[in-house]
Amino acid sequence: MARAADASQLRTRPEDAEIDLEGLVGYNLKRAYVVVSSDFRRALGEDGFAPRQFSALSLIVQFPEIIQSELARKLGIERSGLVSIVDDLEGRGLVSRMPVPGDRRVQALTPTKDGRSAYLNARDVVRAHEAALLSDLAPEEVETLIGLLQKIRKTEA
Amino acid sequence: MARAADASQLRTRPEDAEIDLEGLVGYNLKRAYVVVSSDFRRALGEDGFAPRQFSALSLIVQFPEIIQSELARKLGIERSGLVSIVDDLEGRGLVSRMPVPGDRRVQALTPTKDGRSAYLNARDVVRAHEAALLSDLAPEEVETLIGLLQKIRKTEA
DNA sequence: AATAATTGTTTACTAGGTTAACAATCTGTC
DNA sequence: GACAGATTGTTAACCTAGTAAACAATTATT
Repeated sequence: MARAADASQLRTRPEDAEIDLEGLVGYNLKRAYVVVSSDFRRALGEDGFAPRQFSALSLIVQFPEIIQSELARKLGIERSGLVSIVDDLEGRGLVSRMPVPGDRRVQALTPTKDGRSAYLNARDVVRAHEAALLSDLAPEEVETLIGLLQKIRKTEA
Repeated sequence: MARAADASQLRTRPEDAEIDLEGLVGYNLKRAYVVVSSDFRRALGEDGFAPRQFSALSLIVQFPEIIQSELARKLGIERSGLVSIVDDLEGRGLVSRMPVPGDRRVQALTPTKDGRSAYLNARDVVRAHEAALLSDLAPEEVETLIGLLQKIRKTEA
């Protein structure tokens, strides 16, 4: 009966430990995202865009007149969660909610002139932040990383 | 004076758009983490471990008698944030806070017998969840991914 | 015309943290 | 040994980024 206890001891010996947390993709993803998003906020400054406002604005610039539910779908969040993001962007005068002729339920989102230029500016800052933060990685490593992350994203329901 | 406007138009034409969000490491990290952590929770069930309880328990099993501030440091969170995690694990009878002779400020964290076996069990479930979720990636791709993520983590302050 | 679905929104809630303050305790210096 | 300063675990208040459920307005389906 000491045998079972011994087996349990063996499985927790130091040599096994190293393959635990550090070998998990999820743990490394989380920790790496904390590093990147902290640096993102630092780079964009006190009253700059948070990651989610930046992502939303980027898609609104890319797909002008996108409706809110479609934008939420693209971002992978609920419609209700998008409301405060759009409220914020609209409050800063960067985005307009516009009625769509033919369907009075929906709101089309369009960047204002300010919104477009604020986005282009922020985009450059974000690119610089990533270039600096990832300067230890070769360009092809960054490509590989993005490719692998997109492969994981595609496994989504 | 139409020239500046034209330049701005050019920068937002569709051909440029594709390289925006999808080309950013931060955006892809976040989206990939959402996929992995959702599946983690699904795999561990309703009253199973959340990612952070699992990580904490893993380190407590790996480093028995670790003190709370050292564990917080390893997890990359504040001491105050660790309290509720340890409260939860202690409440489930998986971890004990033990006094340390020689320093009455600190609490050493040790897994109980139940804690050790709950961890080993959860670890197997987590490994199975990752193996299934990442079945589109070759083993060496997973290795590469983890290596790149750790490279990013090391750039932390 | 009636029923069902969709859209944007609000409200209440949750997870997973942070910051600041605190008492208890320990460390270093005089 | 006394005393200033640092460290530990903890609480309290707060914040970010969401989700889930309900709702009125509107549109689509039968």
